[in-house]
Amino acid sequence: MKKSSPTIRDVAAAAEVSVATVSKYMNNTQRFSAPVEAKLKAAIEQLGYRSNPLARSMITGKTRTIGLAILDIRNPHFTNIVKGANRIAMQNDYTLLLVDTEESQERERQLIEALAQRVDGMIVSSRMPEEAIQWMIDLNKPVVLFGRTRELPIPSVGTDSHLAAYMLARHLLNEGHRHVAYLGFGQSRWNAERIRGVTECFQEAGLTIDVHDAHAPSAQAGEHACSAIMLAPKRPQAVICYNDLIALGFMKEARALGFKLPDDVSVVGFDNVPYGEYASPALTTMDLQSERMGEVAMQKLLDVLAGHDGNGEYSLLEPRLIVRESTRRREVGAEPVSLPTSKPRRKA
Amino acid sequence: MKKSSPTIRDVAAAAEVSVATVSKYMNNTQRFSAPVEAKLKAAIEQLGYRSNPLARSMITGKTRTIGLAILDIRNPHFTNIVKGANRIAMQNDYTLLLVDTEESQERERQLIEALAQRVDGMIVSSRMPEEAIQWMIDLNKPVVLFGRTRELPIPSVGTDSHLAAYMLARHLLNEGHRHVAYLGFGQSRWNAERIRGVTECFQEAGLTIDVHDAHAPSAQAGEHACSAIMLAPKRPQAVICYNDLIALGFMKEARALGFKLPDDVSVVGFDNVPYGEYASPALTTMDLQSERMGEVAMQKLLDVLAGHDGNGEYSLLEPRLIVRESTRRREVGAEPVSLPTSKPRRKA
DNA sequence: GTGAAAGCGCTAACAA
DNA sequence: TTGTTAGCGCTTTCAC
Repeated sequence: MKKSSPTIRDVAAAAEVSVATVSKYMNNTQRFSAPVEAKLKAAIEQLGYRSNPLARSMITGKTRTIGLAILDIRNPHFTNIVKGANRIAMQNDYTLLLVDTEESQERERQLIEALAQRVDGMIVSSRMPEEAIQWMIDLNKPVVLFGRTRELPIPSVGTDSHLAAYMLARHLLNEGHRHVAYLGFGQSRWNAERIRGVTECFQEAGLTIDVHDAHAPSAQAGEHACSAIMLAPKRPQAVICYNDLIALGFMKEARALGFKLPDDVSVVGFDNVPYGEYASPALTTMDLQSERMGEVAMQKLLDVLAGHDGNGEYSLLEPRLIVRESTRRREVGAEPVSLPTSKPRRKA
Repeated sequence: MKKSSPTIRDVAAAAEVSVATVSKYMNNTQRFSAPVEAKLKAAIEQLGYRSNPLARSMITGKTRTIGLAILDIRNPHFTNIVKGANRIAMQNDYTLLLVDTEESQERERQLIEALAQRVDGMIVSSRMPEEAIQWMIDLNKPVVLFGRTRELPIPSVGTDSHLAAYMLARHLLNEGHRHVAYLGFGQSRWNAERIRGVTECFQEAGLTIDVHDAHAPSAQAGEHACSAIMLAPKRPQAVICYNDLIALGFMKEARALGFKLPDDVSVVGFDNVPYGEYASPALTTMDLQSERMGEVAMQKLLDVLAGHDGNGEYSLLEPRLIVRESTRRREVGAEPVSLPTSKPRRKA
């Protein structure tokens, strides 16, 4: 029942040794004579002493803490990253501190700058364009980024978005889809690559795709964008969404508009978030290895911190197609794409 | 291009003033003469000085940081709490630090103890029984808990689980369900109240319920538990799940077993997680105001920190029923509950 | 194996 | 308005 926590001096007094001795004992940096060790142990136990990490950090300059900045804690893609990063951090006796920048660029910089002062290194997921990111280097803290940088020498990790998009497009092509739309999210650093992957694949087949943009990487935005795509004169046979959240929202609204999924329209996404599996129809998606991304980023950062440099600048993970039920094989060229296969009706 | 960050002394030297002056300038605790202010501003700008929050905290004893411990960052219920807590924290110029205890009680205590030393106060979501929670008080930091404590004087917030369960049961009753199962999660501090709420409501109608237990509060666990309930001799007309995640998993597996939802079985959950809305059929659920819980908890903690005591010990939020499509009205007593209404068939 | 002393970067009286 | 001084709780030489 103490008012405030005991300090190292209280322990030293109680154990009748010097503070230096206590410090060494706490840090296991030396061996002790039996009597001293016994007294130390007793005093610490009895006082309930726990050393103050702030004071410790002031001297050592290390906090054994890593900062992770993500764009939206509600997006399962990011929580998977957190899980992965956290696992590696714990294994190495580091604590992970999280901030949610809430897709806001002003907040982003401010929060990251504040966090950077309390940690040994940072992992950040950002929407800022590369040109606007120099300040991160000036933070004087090791940083690992999600998404490759071209100019700036910042280590980073990501999953091959171009390849992922190409694979997904190929799958749709194989299933017989010819008229495909891409519903992207322009502010993402991955969006351009995904468009490129899809476009290339379709170009090889002599086809083009329609590109649309959602106003956010969220289910709501997917709902919002749906009608303009599905009710347009040339309705697509399949739509590739920037991520699973958008896809989920899109599917919900498409159903509300009276379309049958996947018969009337196939929908796919990226990320392989857990809830895609529980939707109906279960969502076909590209697994981008979110959790592994977190692991790799953390390991990279820890390596830098330990001085083991030379572990490359950019780590690229391999995507994997997860086929579920949200796409349907089509007879090539069999139907006029502008007519629904079943009569849409508005829901109550 | 400095090796290590400039200190307050560097600024003092550059601006030709004392460190105390710099400190006061940084903290806006005083007015300055124009020339001094100008020199200060210039020096700080030129050196890129940012004060070290660790050193500051050592003296003030405050970190302007709040720790939040949650059980699983993958559960949208908790991410909603985080969102709410974060909003209030930011409004009050506090930083929120998050740890994910991953549903592990050993980790829980260890992580929370570590975090407690770096923050001004803690908000914690725990599976520990009340008896095992005394140590949190000994942390010497203000704590707010989710879930009421009976003995310990710890401020807490929660949503009325008993009422929520009662309401949900009443709704099912009104729809004509007579044979209902509850699929709970025994380790949760809310579980007992939910059982009580459901049981009471059905007792009033002269009915009883079957109680089952999932091994985790996750979709996987819901899938896992499904067959034992749905393939038993007395199949329920409706099942109330401990949370939406379990409900989502249950629905997926039920469908895989060949049941039609909600015709063959109605399913409901608690929490109102975002993905319930995007499932099909969309999940009927009790909104427990997760986000508001986070807000209230943070506000409570901030109040304690500010010395505004007396804001009650336990804040109870009101639940709200969200009716969607996962339940179906039944003809009372019309059908023998032991036979499926449509013939189950195994899916490929 | 143990202790004395010098700070880490900063704030908070108190003087000037 | 500005400066001096004494630490916050701890680690780290460097003597003993």
